[in-house]
Amino acid sequence: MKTTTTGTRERIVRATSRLLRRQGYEGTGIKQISREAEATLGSVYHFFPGGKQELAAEAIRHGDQEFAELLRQGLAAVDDPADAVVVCTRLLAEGLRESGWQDGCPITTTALETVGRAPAIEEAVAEAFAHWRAVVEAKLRAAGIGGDDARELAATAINTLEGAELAAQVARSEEPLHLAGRHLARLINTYR
Amino acid sequence: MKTTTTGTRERIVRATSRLLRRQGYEGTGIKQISREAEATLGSVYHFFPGGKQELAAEAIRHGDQEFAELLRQGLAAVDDPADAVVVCTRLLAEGLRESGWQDGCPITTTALETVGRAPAIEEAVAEAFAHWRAVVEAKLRAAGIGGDDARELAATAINTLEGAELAAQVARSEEPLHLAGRHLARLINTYR
DNA sequence: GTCTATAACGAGATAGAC
DNA sequence: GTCTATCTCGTTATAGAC
Repeated sequence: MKTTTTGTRERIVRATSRLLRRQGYEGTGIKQISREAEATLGSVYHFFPGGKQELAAEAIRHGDQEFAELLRQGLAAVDDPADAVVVCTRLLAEGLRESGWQDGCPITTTALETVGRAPAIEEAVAEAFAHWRAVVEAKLRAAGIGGDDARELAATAINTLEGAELAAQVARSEEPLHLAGRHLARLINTYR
Repeated sequence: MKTTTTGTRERIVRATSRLLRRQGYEGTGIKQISREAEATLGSVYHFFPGGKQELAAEAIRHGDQEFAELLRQGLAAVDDPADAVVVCTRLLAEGLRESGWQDGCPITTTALETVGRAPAIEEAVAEAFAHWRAVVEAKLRAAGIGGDDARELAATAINTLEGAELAAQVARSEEPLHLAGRHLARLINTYR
């Protein structure tokens, strides 16, 4: 039986993911991570000998799973794919408001900061985006949208959600996300 | 007659804007800025006694104007508003490719890093987004789209461009931007 | 307005005892 | 696996001569 005891390594990854989301890569120090994870600096380098970059890449993979799970939940809530995307925007808006507009996409800030500068992180970021697109694409295909349409709509859906979440953070308002939901639903419905 | 001589202050702002775009706020040091601007550290603090935050806010305003100018050029290229948005995505894709996928939106990285932590920067960011939305909204209204539709479409257009540019950077591909152009054009055409 | 020097602090990373 | 001490470097910001 699997226990719920949180190991040191997991505490470190979770703390890193939380801090990267709010402060980004350059704004987050390893000492702060070790403090918030209640682990010593020695433990951090024991589990992640590759240092900050290796640790950040692992945290990105953690954020990938977390965001994918939110998408899966939202998309599973209703049958109609256009309505399902709207549910996703509601979940995102809720989380954003509840965190005081702090907790946006768990990987975007780090992704932008490390473009062309940290291969291990860039790879984890690219995989996360591909993963999320695949989750949305599957929902669209299940609803009878086929060919390139499902793949392309899924890509634009993820990208628009990303842009709307950014706008919601800077405006401290849910509106950009709700708007994105309505417009994406309208766009999807032109393919049925 | 206005000369083209570049003053020290302007060199500092331009260098800051360029570095913030590529490295973000936390990743950019004032010493690096003074070096690239060919100004001394003393000059930087002479013109910007408020330090890094004041300087970054000014650089964000510079990036605001730069991006608005690109939008205006793209939107003015053709009459039809849906086609005009596609022109914008082409301009963005071009700039991105030519810079080796480095030069995305001039303010996004800094905006995300400073959410809830640097009021002067946040204000400049919010103004920039509002400015860009207004530029697109004017084009839509001129094409006969009225009421809330123009305002809402403009917001989603900007947000989708932002998300697509991010995706293009991490994928090192123009495709997300071209896709955004096609989908936005399709969405806009449902309002005519 | 420009320049140099430096204060005060925190960063990433490592060594080695336990 | 955990812990502390430390090395080296870079950071923001200030002081004060010119």
